Amino acid sequence: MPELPEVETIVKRLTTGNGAQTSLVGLTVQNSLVLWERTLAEPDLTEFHQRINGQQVVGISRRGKYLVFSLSADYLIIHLRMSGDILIAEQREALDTYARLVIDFEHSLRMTFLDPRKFGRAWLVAEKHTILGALGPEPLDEAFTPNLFYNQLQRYRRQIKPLLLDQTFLAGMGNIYTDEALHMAKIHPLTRSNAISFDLAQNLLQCIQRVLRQAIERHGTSIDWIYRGGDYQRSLRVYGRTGSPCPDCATPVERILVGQRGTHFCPVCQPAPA
DNA sequence: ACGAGCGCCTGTCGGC
DNA sequence: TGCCGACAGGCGCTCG
Repeated sequence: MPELPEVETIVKRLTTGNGAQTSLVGLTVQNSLVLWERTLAEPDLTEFHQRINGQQVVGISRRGKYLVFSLSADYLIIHLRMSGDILIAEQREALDTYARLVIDFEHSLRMTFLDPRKFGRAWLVAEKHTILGALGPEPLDEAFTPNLFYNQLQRYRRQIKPLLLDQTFLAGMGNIYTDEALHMAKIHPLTRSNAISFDLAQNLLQCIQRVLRQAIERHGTSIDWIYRGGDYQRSLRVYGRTGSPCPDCATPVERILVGQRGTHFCPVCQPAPA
């Protein structure tokens, strides 16, 4: 799915309006359409249509991998999961094959939540805390210091990769950027979190932030058949590069399964824990 | 506490 | 060509 940089890219596109596209901020919802019922997690269909119609978009933001639309009275929260994307188009255009949720605004604008795999979810809630409350800190938040990170790592005896993917531990990391950050920090994905020294933790946090910032600058990563316009895929060090030379030492990149997720690393730069 | 396994879905790709 | 398994940017659940 879109990870933090991809969601951040989408938020910027929806907020500032890119090129010919208009910003959604300030627009009022005129109509809504749910094409795949399970996409709407809350509330039920009838209440959703009644409540969202007539509400104005006050702001659009991101928390972890969640898209957060602040409306006049509620929050529309969308999680894109594996294959979701947001499309802005004119209402006169044909609906996309993978349209799951459609919101029509004034000026004939239409926002479509596309999601081939149907894993994505949308919520319309009065309190965003009910959906976002359990999320861990934002990795790019200045208040998230090396000290805090180190102390949190020490609290668990977990493999570092699944821990970084745990959204209640840290919000926004996904499979791509976790592999990239661990390679940059020269840490093996199976390293126990409490075995990481303060210096290593500080460096890992810097690597996480560097990878995320660079990916945001490149507008995210475009892989598979879903093209989002980003080109960070050209900068990937290990993700999806099984058998290709490590950019630092030329050893072939290896792939293992960690927590059911494909995991890419350099066996030389990231030596296995004792 | 921690991790494995599975379900949710559709699409792509490589091997035979 | 057709079929079949593996795999895919995520996460919630159950079970040891």
